[in-house]
Order: sequence, then C-alpha cells, then structure tokens
Amino acid sequence: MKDLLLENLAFTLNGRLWIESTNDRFLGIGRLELLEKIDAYGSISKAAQAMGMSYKKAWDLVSSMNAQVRTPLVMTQAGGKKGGGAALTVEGKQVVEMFRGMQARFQQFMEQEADLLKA
Amino acid sequence: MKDLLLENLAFTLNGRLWIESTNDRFLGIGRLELLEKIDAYGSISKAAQAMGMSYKKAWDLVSSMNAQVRTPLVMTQAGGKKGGGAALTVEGKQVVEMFRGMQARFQQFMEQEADLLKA
DNA sequence: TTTCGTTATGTATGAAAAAATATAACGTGT
DNA sequence: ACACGTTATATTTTTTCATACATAACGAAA
Repeated sequence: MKDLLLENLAFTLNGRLWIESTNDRFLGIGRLELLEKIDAYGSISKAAQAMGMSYKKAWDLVSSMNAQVRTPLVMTQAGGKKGGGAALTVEGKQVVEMFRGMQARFQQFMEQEADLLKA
Repeated sequence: MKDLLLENLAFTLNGRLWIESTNDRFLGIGRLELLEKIDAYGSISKAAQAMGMSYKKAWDLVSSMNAQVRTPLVMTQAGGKKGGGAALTVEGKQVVEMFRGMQARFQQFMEQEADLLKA
C-alpha cells in the first residue's frame, strides 16, 4: 500500500473547477446547473425554485454570465404568454455542453486520484 | 476552432482540490502550503507570518489536521530553546509529498483543459 | 382595464466566516 | 527570579456573504 496513513480513515477527495475572468467568476458547477435548469423549465424563477435558490440570486448569476460574453447565454422576456420566460441561446447551449464535458473529465480525474490514495 | 464563443475573452480556468472527512476539511492547497512553511521555518508563528495569516488561524488549521489522523502531522513544543517550535512528523512529510504530487497532476489537468478551450 | 406570472432591481436583515485582541502557559537561558 | 519567543485558547470585533423582503415593469389574455 502506498498510503498507510490515510487508509481506513473516512477521507474523500473533492474539488471544484471554474472559469473566471479578471473580476468575476464566469462559470462553475452551480452556474452550469442553473443554465441546465433554465433550459429545462424555460424560466429563471422555476429554475431557481428547482435549485432551492432565491430568484434574485439566480437572476444575478444569469446577469453576471451574460455580462461577460459578447452574445448572451440566456435570453429573457418579461411579460407576455405565461408571464414571460427565459431560454438558452445557441451560445448558451454550446457553453453548457462544453463545460459539462470538462466537468465529466474532472470527475474522472478525481476518481482516478482517489483510487491512487487507497492503492 | 472548437470554441468561438470564449476565445479572445480573458477567461482562465481555475480550480481547487481537497481531501475532506465527513465533518471537516482535511487538506487543501492552503493547508499544504502551511505545512510546507512549518517544515521550512520550524515554527507555526513564522509560517503564519510568511503566509500573511494570523497565528490563531494557522494554529487552528494545524489543530484540525492533527485531530483527523491517528498520528499527528505536526508536533509542537511550547517553551524551551528559542521559545519553542513546531516540526513535521514523518507522517506529516508523507502527506505533504503525497498531496504535492496530486496537486501537480491537477495543475497539469487544468492546463490541458485550458488548452482545449482555445483549440 | 384588470389579472397573472414572470423578469428586473434595490434594500434590509441575519448568519457565517475571518480578523483582531487579549491572556495564559511553557521551558530554556540569563 | 526574570525575560524571551513560542504554543495554546477564549473572546470580541469586523467583514463578508447569503437570504429575505419589497416593489416596479412588462406584455398577453380575459
């Protein structure tokens, strides 16, 4: 065994991955899930509710993301049928797909490293 | 190019990796650096100072780490030559080496993924 | 013109984390 | 006995951050 010290102790490996600009965070696992739920529900408020997050927080996150790219990731409409709604733009969907892949590879990396701990 | 959306925008990929138990964090990049500095200076207070961290915070971190393993990672002495001091145990050095390697591979992973963003 | 559910935005409250402050104990050497 | 620099620990203050609350605007449909 390589690691006598940590074996038998209930340790788990965890981590986070995110894309940031000089000032703000751009995209992490939380924002990714929010985008996915917006895509699923067609609404920021429903997405927020599904995540147990306040509408304001969700809106702030969307606003932050949209402000950091040339083409918004989420387009919104206030008023209209059903009161309004939100949807991912093509660019938004691209970003979701890209980061979902990155996240999957990261998960794989962590599992690999966790195995190494107990090897 | 794979990612037309994010290119030319000053985005960087960042991340964190840590080992945790059910209750507390055990080891991350900050604690690793603290251990390394304790090893270098032979003192918690000097290590804290070198990291721009309060002594109390450094002490708390050491206390947390030591409490989560069978054999302490850091051994301390209050009073004595030079007022006392601290040093890594053999196990402490093992943990440092182990996590430094993990951290290096993580860095490599992130660079690889960052390249993918701009490919 | 009223109702409805949503987006849009500001403000206030509360909780948690971090930092600052204070004090005691310890053991070696003077 | 005293000084010194360190570990050890409690308490208080400050800062940060998340949450809650409150309100307005929007646009379609009844």
